[in-house]
Amino acid sequence: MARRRIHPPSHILGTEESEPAHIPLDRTRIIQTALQLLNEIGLRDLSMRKIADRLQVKTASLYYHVKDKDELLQWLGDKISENMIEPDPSLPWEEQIVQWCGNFRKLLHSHRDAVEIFNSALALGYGRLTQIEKLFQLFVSAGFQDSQIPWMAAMLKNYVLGFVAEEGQLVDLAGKGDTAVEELGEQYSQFHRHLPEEQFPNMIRLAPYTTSTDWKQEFQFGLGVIIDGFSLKLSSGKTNRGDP
Amino acid sequence: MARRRIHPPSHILGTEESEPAHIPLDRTRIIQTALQLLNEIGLRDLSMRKIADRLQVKTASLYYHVKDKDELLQWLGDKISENMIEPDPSLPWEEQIVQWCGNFRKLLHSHRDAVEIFNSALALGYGRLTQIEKLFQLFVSAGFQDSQIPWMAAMLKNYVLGFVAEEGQLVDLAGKGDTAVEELGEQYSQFHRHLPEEQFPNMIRLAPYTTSTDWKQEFQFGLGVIIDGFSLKLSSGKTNRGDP
DNA sequence: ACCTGAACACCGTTCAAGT
DNA sequence: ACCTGAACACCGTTCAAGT
Repeated sequence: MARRRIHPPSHILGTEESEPAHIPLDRTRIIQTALQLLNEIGLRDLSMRKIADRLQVKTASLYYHVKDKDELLQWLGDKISENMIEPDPSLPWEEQIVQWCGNFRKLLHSHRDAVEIFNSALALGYGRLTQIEKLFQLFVSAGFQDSQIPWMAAMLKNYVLGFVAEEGQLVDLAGKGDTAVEELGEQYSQFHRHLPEEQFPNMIRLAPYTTSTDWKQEFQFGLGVIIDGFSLKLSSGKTNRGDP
Repeated sequence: MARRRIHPPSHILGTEESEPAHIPLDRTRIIQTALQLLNEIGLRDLSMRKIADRLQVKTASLYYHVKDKDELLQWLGDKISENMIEPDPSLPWEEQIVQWCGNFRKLLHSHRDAVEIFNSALALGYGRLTQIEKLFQLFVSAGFQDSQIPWMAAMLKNYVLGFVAEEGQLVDLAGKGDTAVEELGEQYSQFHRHLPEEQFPNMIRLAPYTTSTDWKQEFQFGLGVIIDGFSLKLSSGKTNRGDP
C-alpha cells in the first residue's frame, strides 16, 4: 500500500491515474464495493468492517452514510433490481410471465446470495418497486381484476425466490462435501433412496425424481401450473365481472 | 444424580428444594431450551451463549453435543416439524392440500422466525422428511405422475414459506414504527399511494389491494390458483399416460 | 461535511485441561 | 463421558473528537 516502488514519482510511470486522492465516500461507491465483495465472499462473511477496508476507510465512516447494515443490504437488493430486464410487452401475457420469471431468476443468479438479500425485507426501494410496477402493468394489460393483481404478483415473486433458494441450498450442500455441480443431484437422490423403508416408502420410490439435474424443466413446470391457474381466474373473472 | 443427600448440610439451610443436581445436557434439553428462547428473543438474538446461559452451562459445553450453530438450527426446524398435523386422508385431494398448507402455515406461526429456520437449509432431518413424505403420499393417492410429484410438493412448500415470510416482514415493519397489528396494512398501502405518479401508476391505483388485512383470503386465493393448475396436470397426465 | 479513535457489548468456535 | 477456562478471531454500532 504505502509501499511505492522506490524509483518513484509515480507520474513518470504513467500510473498516476489512481492517486489516492481520497475520493470521498458516497452511497454509490459503497454499494458498488459491497456488491463486488458480496460476490467474492458471500453474504455470511460480508461485514461492515470488510467493506470499509476495501474502501480504504475506517469502519465508523460508513455510518455517516448508512444507518445500519440492514439498510445497506436493502440498497444492495435495490441496486441488483436495476438490472432486471423487462419482458416484451407485445407478447401474449403468458409468454410475458414466462419471460419475467426467467429474467428474475437470472437476476437472482447474477449476484451471490441475492435471494437472501431479497428475502430479508419487503421491497421498499426504487429499484425493487419499479420491478413490481412492471409486473402489475403486465397483469393489468392482460385484463385481470385489480383486486387480484397484487396477490398474483406476490405469488410469482415468491415462486421464483423459493425456486432459486432451493437451487442455492443444493449448491451449498455440495460445497460442504467434496462433490461439485452435476453429480450432486445424483448424490441427493441417493440420500433419499437410503432412508428407512418403513417410514419413507414414497421418498424412496420417488428418489429418482427428487432432484432434477435439469432445473430448467422443473422451473417451467411450476410456472406452467401457476399460469394455468391464472388463466382460469381470467375467464371466470370475466364472467363474474358484473357481480356486486 | 450421584449425589444422594447425605444426612446433613443442605437441609439445615432449608433451600434444598432445587438442588442443582446438574441434570446432564442432552440434545432434547438443548432443543427445548433453544426453542423457548427463540420465542422470547427471536432468531437474530438467539446465540449459543444465551442458550448455554439458560441451561446453566458454559458455552463451550454445547459444542460437545452439537457440531455448530447451523446444526442446532436444523434440529430446531426438525423439532418444530414434529408438530405438523396431517390432513384427513379420506377427503378429496384438493381439500387435503388446503389442509396441508393451512396446517403448515399454522406450524410456521407456532414459533417465532420459524420461516427463516426452514429456509436456512434443505430438509434433511427426520421431522421435516416425514412431513414431505406425507405430502408425497397425498399426491400419489391422488393419482399424479411420479415424475411430477416432487416438483409439486416443492411448489406447495415454497408457496407457504413465501407467504408466511411476507406476513412476517409486514409484522417486522410494524415493529420498527410505533404502529401495531391491524392498521399496519392500511399504512403500507398509504405508502404505495404516495409514490411518484409518473413511475408508479399501477402501484398507486392498486394500493388499496396491496395488503389485505385479510391474509386468509389471499392465502386461499393463491392456493386455489395452484390447485387449479395441478388439476389440469392430472387430467392431461391421464390422457398422455401411455406416451413413451 | 466528512472522517476517525476508541470503546462497548457482543458473537461462534476451539482446545487443552479438568473431573 | 462430560464439562470448563481461556483464548482466538471476529462482529455491529456509537460517539466525542478531529479536520
